[in-house]
Amino acid sequence: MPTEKAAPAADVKKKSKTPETLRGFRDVLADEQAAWEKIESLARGMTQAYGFGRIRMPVLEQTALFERSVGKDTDIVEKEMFTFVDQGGVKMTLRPEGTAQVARAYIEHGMVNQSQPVKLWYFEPFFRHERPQAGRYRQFYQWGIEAIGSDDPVVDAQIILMAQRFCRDLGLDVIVQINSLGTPASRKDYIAELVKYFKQHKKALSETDLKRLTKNPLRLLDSKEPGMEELKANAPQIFDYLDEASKQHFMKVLEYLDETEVPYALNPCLVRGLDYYTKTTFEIVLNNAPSPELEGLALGGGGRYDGLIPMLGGRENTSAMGAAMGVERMVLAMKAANAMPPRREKIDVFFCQLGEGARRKGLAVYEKFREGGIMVGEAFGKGTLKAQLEIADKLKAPVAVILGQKEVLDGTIIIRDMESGAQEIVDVEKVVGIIAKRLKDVAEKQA
RNA sequence: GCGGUUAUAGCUCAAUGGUAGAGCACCGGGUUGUGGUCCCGGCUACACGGGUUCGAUCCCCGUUAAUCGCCCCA
Repeated sequence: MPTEKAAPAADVKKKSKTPETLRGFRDVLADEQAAWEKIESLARGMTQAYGFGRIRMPVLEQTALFERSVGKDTDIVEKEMFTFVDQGGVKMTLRPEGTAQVARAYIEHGMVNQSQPVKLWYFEPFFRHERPQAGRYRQFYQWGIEAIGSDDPVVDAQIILMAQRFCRDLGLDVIVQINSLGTPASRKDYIAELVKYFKQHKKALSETDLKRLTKNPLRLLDSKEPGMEELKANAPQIFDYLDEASKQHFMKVLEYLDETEVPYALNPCLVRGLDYYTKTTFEIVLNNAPSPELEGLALGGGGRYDGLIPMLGGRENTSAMGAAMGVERMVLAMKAANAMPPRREKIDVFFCQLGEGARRKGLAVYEKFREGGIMVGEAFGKGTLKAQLEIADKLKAPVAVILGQKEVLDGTIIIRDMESGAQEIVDVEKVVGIIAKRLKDVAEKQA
């Protein structure tokens, strides 16, 4: 390739810079793994109990899927999607959320023929090209649950209950903020009234609020601009504009939540940005946050989306309800609340070896331990006994076994109690059995 | 996309217009096969690019990134 320049000598001398993670993308390191695993296993257990089946979906979808479902005028679609055209000229998007995808899968695989509602869950990464902040990344994981094919308010309550219990079981103090958006028709009436109301007070509105007035009037209710409190308090309430069916539905949901003692707060200002939401909408919010900047942090949210399936070409009148929890945010909240599970790296035994012969034999002995179900630590890469015992100490191993040249010749191995320093020499063939028995005895004594 | 703050070792932080130190961590040693304490040694950094200057890690500008707030959202 004639265009390629040979690297100048200076560049070779200069240490080349290691490429770093992209902005908003991150590595999850060992210190967070226990929390992630706890979240994942809790998600698995809870979905299993409630009869949800797992779905794994592709990371890329046709861009149109999100334009049609999330809404062309939403921020997500307008400026936050990673969209590109591949070599074959197909316009595709890194999925910004899961509900539209699940709805697509429901239609595509004819799940309408299964018993309804079809309950699905996922635990996967999503992508939004946003400015990173605390608990906000460009790649983020969501645990999502969706129940498609039922308009019964009990489904709403169950989904909300699951989300709330999930956070509670993680050791987080949360409260459910809840509201109803009604049907598209009643919502339209309400928005018209809202716009009318705020137009009368146009002079009092800030620049961003004026923008909201034309673009997304519902968000005016969420405005944190100074002086808005009073205006908001006197604004028309969405509840007064709900149609009778939506009102009944909402009352039922609240009754079920009362019954199951799910802590909630009515929040008439709670409006969710995506186009497909109808009726029930909710957020799981941190309560009594351990640090002030986390107060009110939304760990997750969701709602009913009766319009989505038809919107994507599915059968008319297919109702659905779902929720999504932000995994990074839950980990963040767990850290702040001191609810991080302990790292479990407890080992039963630490294996030390000395000399080439012992190292060779040690590999086999080590396997015997592992096959015997005993958690063994090792540092085969270390040569000296001192270094190995140091590591054993650091790992808080209660017992070390030491295999040296002498022991290899004798067919023995040393068992060292790390606490007392007492040592005994045993037959190397029997050591696994001996240790296993001691562990069992200790476990029984504790029980 | 907009605004504020910040950028020195793996981590937490110092100092300085004349090219940098500590603590922790890591590696090695305190003779020949024994950890937790102690002692000694070693490794590793001025985000990047310009400008001012005899000289910049320090001052100025830009870029990038982190962080906080706005927007929005998980």
